[in-house]
Amino acid sequence: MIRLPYDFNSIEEKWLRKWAENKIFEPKPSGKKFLLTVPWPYCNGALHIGHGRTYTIGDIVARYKRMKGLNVLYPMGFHISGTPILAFSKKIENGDQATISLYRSYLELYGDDPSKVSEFSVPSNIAAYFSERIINDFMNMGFSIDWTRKFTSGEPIYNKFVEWQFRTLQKMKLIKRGDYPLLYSAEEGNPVGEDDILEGDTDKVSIVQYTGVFFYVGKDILLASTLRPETLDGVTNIFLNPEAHYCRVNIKGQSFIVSKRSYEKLKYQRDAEFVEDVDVSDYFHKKAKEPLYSREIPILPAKFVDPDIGTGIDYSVPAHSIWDHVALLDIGEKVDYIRVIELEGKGVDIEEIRKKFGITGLDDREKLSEATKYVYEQEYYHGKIIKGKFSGYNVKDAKDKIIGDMIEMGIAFPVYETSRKAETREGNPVIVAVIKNQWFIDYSIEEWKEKVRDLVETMELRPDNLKNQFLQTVDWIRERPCARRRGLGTELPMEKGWVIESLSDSTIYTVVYTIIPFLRRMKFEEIDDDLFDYIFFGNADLSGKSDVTKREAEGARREFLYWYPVDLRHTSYPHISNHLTFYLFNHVAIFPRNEWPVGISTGGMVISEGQKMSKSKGNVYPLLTIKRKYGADLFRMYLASNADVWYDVDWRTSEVENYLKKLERFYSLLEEARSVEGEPDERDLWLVSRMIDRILKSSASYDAMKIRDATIDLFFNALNDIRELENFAGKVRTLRAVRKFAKEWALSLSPVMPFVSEEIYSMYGGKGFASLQPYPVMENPYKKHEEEWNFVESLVEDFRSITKVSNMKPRRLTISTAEEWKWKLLEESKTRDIRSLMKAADPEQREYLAKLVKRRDFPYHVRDEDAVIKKYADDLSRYLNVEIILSKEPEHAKKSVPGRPAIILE
RNA sequence: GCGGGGGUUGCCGAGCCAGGUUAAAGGUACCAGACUUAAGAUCUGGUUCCGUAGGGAUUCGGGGGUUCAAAUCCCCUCCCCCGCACCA
Repeated sequence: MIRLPYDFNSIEEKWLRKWAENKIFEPKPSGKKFLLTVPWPYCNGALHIGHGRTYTIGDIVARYKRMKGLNVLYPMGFHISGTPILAFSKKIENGDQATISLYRSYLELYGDDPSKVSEFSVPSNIAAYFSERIINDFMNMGFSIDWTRKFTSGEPIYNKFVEWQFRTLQKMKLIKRGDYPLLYSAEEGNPVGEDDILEGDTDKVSIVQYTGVFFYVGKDILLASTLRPETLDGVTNIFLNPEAHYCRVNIKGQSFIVSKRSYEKLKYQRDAEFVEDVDVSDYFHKKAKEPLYSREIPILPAKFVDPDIGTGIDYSVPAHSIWDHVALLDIGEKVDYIRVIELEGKGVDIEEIRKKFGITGLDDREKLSEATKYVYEQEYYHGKIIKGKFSGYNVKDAKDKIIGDMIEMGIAFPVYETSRKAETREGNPVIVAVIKNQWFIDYSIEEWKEKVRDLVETMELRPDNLKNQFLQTVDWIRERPCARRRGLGTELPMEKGWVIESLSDSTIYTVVYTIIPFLRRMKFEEIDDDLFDYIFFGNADLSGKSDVTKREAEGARREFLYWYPVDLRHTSYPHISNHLTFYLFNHVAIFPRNEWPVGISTGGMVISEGQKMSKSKGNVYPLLTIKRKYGADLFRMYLASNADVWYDVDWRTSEVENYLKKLERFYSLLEEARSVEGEPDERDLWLVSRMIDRILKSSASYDAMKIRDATIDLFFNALNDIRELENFAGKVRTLRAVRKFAKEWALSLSPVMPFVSEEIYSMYGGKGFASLQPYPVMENPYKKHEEEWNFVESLVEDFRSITKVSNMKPRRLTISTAEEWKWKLLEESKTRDIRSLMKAADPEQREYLAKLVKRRDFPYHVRDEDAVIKKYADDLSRYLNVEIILSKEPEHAKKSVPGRPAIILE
């Protein structure tokens, strides 16, 4: 009869049912609490193994803390704010085949009718469908989540909460408005994010600020754009592209000349009014006045000037720009080079650079770019200005001042450009637009930052370097736009037509977990700012509200005070510089000090088959499939043991398969051990000793979130020890020893593998749920046996290494332990000066003493080695397949030392 | 560039903070053997080099230093990954 030893499917189903029936993960407020949160999932698709990691780590911690006697709340909600869901539903509505087939595959995965995909043209249906599936996925993974507290970022109660939050921030003057440059699509009429840009995730697009400098030609201003305004003193001429189209535009009453393409973009940055096209050739015989000293400089043609970058007009500084230099050579024009920047007393010789990079003409675009970068880096980081108002400054320090100065003088304004040419996924160009009256949360306020720094200093952060990363982020964080024109979420309470941006609406939402059941029982229309003020600050008057609302408000306040603050927030490291930092800022601003976050930990990502997950590589595995194929315990165990929490995990199917075998062995071993008769042999108690130590040690590992260490030791190393005993002492003796710690062993692994642990725990007659048992603590009365075994083990190792080199199959093993005088000298060497011992010693003793000096910490724990050898003689004899002889012959003992008897093979 | 993290024995990956017990955990792969009709699974031994006695030599990106002793501490250098925002 073939019996499946380990049917994880039925085991998991059984315990899922029992946990749910007994509602064991729905804590009531009593005792010492532990609130653990992990960011809510964004529900626009099926979860894959990458998503599973953070929640798994969170759950392992939750389960461990629970076993340590804390009242653990591990809640979860769903994030639906922002644009992706909206974008997907729109694509489905528009019949986009790729999206439709993707969503059909999701439906199929979950066993639903793929033709239902058309329902996803309504965004809320996507959110509703996937949030339901995710609950199911999470339950299947064994996450000990309290689902009674779930909510979404799109539901009306939550909207009220976020409105309250924003009005509170506004009262504190932390919200302001201003103009702000954003990546934008003119054709689509929207700002665009990374996901909207073609290859935006792999080749990032950022906003670059050029300086548009005014050069006067009669009444017109040639608007030349530059990344190096510090070189303006060295301008020798203007370059226009003779083949490009230029036009005259009116900006605030001034007449500017820019390229036609530049105008198309510029009008999204400032009020620019098209006047007329101009003929570029009209300018080549004219002179322009540069704005600093009104020097007259020539306007020259150059084809390298790209009308689609900046303003399409370049002011030429040939002493510092390789492009300008080569362009002048190209058209054979001679001008007097003016050096503005020096490097350690001398300048960069631009002609030398040209030769060094082997540039022959304007067609060597790659070399030109390379040389430009080289010159720029040299001059920016090491250069000193030697001309003009800022003479004497380092370029690095002066650059921003120079820009500010020019803008103040009215001879320049910023012109924004994308860092590379980019288009949206729909094929439209990406430009930079200045959005007027954008709403911001002003994270730049210094007093606010200071409070956050103070908090960071006192928090429990893992890994340790998180502290530096946060402090760094706090330093550079500035105003953050907090509202967009489109997307799902909460409407900005201050102004219609804006939706609160999806990271800004999720900064203090963790507090809602503590009160949501109460909010749901209130009269919805009575939920207002006063109510939240009452719950969180206890300082609002609720006398006008109904009894039910008042009563629930009291309950909400009680639970808020009980559960908050969040003891640990765990998420992946990409959140450090955004979400987690906002999380800290907003808590600090809104809540009193004792409700501020206590701890944060960050974890790594998941890569798959050695590579980043991507659909094209075919290495994206849905969580559900993994669960069906391998079971949740295996998934969790793999994630826990493959990498430390803060490093990336590599999911490799071939390894996963091997882990499954190990898990099966673990299970069948414990199952067999249950029914074996008899007490453990005294000789085998070392295994019990090691196991007890492992379990004790694992507690410290879990505490430090060294989950991997705990798992490897408790699982792999333990299994290896058991196998060793099995080889040495046979199956029955091994099972007897295993039975001694089976229940505790299962419990110690319960945070990582909760299902199989429950099963084993109950199999061994455990009462209640393994998930709710205290983490095992055991006395170790068997330390002596372990030390004896270590001695035997090293004996076996020596035997092996000798048989290996000597290449023989010995029939007899003669063992001779160290002579008494060696032990005595060893003892004496601990208290007496080695030198005096040496003097008194004979040659043989000297030799031995020299060895002692070399190895100060002689590893011996067993004093009566003969007795131990006698005790294990039968085992050894069988195991090594030799006759064991314990010798007292002085000849044999020669090589022996305490802890390491001499052995002779024959 | 700034900030963070890395480069370890075939591969993945511990160790490094608290230097010696480390040829260096664990996993995986590979080789040989046991079992088996066979394969798989399982188990045993091995996988830097030398060695017919438990030993020795060389090794932890590269170079230098501190020390009786360095993968571990210090300095220099090369290379890789991540974040630098409006994106969830």
